[in-house]
Amino acid sequence: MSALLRRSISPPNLAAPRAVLAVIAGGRREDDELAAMQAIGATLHVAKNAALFQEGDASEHVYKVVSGAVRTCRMLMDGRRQIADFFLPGDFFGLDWQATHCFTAEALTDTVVISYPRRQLEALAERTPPIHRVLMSMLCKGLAATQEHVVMLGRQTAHERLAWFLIRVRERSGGTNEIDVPMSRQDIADYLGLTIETVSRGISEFKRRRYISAVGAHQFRLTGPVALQALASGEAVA
Amino acid sequence: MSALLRRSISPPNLAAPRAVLAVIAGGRREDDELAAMQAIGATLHVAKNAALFQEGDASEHVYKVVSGAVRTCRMLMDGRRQIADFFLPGDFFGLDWQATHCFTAEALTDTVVISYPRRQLEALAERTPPIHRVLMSMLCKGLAATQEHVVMLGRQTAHERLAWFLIRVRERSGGTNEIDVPMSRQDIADYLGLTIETVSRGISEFKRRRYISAVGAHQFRLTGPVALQALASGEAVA
DNA sequence: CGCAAGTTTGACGTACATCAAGTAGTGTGG
DNA sequence: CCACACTACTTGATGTACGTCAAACTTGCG
Repeated sequence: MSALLRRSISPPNLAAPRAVLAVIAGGRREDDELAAMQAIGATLHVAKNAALFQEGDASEHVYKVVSGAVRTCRMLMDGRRQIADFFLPGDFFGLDWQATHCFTAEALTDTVVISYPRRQLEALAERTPPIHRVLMSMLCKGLAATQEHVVMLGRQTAHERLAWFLIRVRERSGGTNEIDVPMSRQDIADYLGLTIETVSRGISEFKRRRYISAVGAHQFRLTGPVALQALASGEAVA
Repeated sequence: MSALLRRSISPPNLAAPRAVLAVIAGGRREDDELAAMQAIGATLHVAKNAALFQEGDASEHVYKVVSGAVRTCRMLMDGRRQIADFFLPGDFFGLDWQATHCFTAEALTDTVVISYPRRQLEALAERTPPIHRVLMSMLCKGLAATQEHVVMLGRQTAHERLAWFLIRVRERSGGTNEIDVPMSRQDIADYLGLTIETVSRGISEFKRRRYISAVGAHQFRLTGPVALQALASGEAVA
């Protein structure tokens, strides 16, 4: 558990090129309505393992992932770590608007995000109901996702957790069976409430059962998505 | 795992007496601003173990507990159950505004709630910014609480979970060391991701260590809140 | 008072954690 | 382009916290 994760963000790059702004607009879902947000967003480059914000920091920005990936996590004093969520390109995070952040946000890999100042975003939302509605909807989705996480952590076995994770990543990447898994085994373990060894064994087991096969360093092919889905939802499997 | 938890809500009691409405207004925190909500709230009496809504139901109301207590839970097909949260007098729930509820809400004991029609509440919020802000803030608090739940389930031991639970109930009941615990051992177990036996053993152990003592059927006195707090946050204890 | 439901306690089993090598990637400098 | 080192991952042997099964006990209610 190295403590070198100091805030080492590269310069804010306030003069973001047009090309980048185009990418921002072309996000995922109801982003059409968020076009007005472009104006107040600033591009930010974050190095691998660098923190975007730390637990306890005043929460002054909302972020959107452009490329790369981000994790939000909590560290216990004896080194135990729990990852609350991962954020992939198109995802927003940091909109849990308490006074201060209760989790740390770190980049999984070199990552580009857009940061929206909270003050300005609040003002914008106040006079643009569609934006307010979209923010509300994103909050609700976040809450729902976290509640799913709770069910998984509270009541699923190691194999079920892993299947759940893989299926979830697939959904988030558009439902293709070829999935990118930018997180390390340690990250996966800390997200699923397991150890790195258990995750590794699980993956090996899934390969043996032909549920998945490795296609690259951080890429899998789901060869038995139905079996995985069944496992993920807590059914018995033959 | 009895399946008798059919929707057996007592008649909506639309003619709520003035006295009850007074109670509604005198909730917990920023409820002063919610006075305008009184007009659209209807009182509802729910029998012990009856469901207010089921997983999959269209989400058409938001609720506020007046007396009694409510749990939201998810059932897996083999009988495993996970409780997402408990709601005590003054708490709002059901404002996770997806199209449908993804959890079932049941009364722990005979319970009285106020139900606010979602449509009307949305309209009210739209033209009353303070209400919108309060709803947003409640959502954020809910999200934060759920994230704490995730950390607990992912990384804490049985004893730590139990301590965390007791401390949390104490906070919610105003910080007194005399706490009401209206939930059964099974409820506590399903909330903490443990079994009923492990919960029972934990409580016995805490009594032996003089951290708590039973004062009534559903009441404890926290005699060692500091030790409990230390345990809850994952520290080592002598 | 007596039954049923809820809780506690005990004996035992197991899924996952821990400890400890080994192996395969990944990046760097010669 | 290859040798080296470093980190990430895998695999095996063993331990243990918690789950499971089962029986007593306690509590509340008719």
